[in-house]
Amino acid sequence: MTPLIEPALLLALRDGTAHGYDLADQIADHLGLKRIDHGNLYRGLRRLEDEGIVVSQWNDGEPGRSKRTYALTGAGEELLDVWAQTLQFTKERLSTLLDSYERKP
Amino acid sequence: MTPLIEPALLLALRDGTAHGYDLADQIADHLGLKRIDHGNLYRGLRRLEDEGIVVSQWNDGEPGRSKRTYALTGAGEELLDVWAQTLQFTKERLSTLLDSYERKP
DNA sequence: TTGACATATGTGTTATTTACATATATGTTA
DNA sequence: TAACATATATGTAAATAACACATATGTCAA
Repeated sequence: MTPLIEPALLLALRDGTAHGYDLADQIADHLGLKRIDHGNLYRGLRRLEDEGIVVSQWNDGEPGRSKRTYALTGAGEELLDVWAQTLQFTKERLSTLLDSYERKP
Repeated sequence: MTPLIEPALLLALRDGTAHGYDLADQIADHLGLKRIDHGNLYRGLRRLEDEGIVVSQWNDGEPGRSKRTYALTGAGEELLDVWAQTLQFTKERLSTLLDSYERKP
């Protein structure tokens, strides 16, 4: 159960650029997971780039395995705002469910 | 985004038996949705019955379209308890995300 | 200098879930 | 009688998530 990866990713990027592998760690930390699926993350990043939510740039010239550095676009920041509302609503629904659960009949 | 249907369903059944169509309304109310997909709900109920989480009984003899009345089993109540913990964890993760969102850099 | 492991980015494939459409039968009401 | 609500269900396509694998570089210890 983790459809929270997208907002966690947008949040991480709002606080600074990062590359995919970094994001995987940050997201896992933030969501309290051991690790998240790398394959799906990279595909997700490609999709977000197609949609104009993020932009990427290859770190050429630097030594080591070449990395793709991602950054949020304006549309990405707007999407994060929408996500925040969604998460807020969801949190309230969870509270309602948990309240019902607590007051047993 | 509604993987909350199962716990909402279990909660509804904890507070009394009901048939599928009823459950659809109760769950939608509880989750603040207009309506939930009936096809998937009935398939879900069948699956839960296979797993021993709920039991059903046809209301024969009574007039009108025949209904299947569902009730929670002991295993169902235990599953609800597990769900409550999961929802609590998820709520905390949402809070963490929302807190990060609020404290903008 | 080789072997193991971490970093880093990806593709392929399967399984699961969700969404949308359709079918059937009965009851109610304009 | 036509439209709409109740009630249960199947069929199928689309979207997600899970799991496995491939490739390339860097580091560090035996």
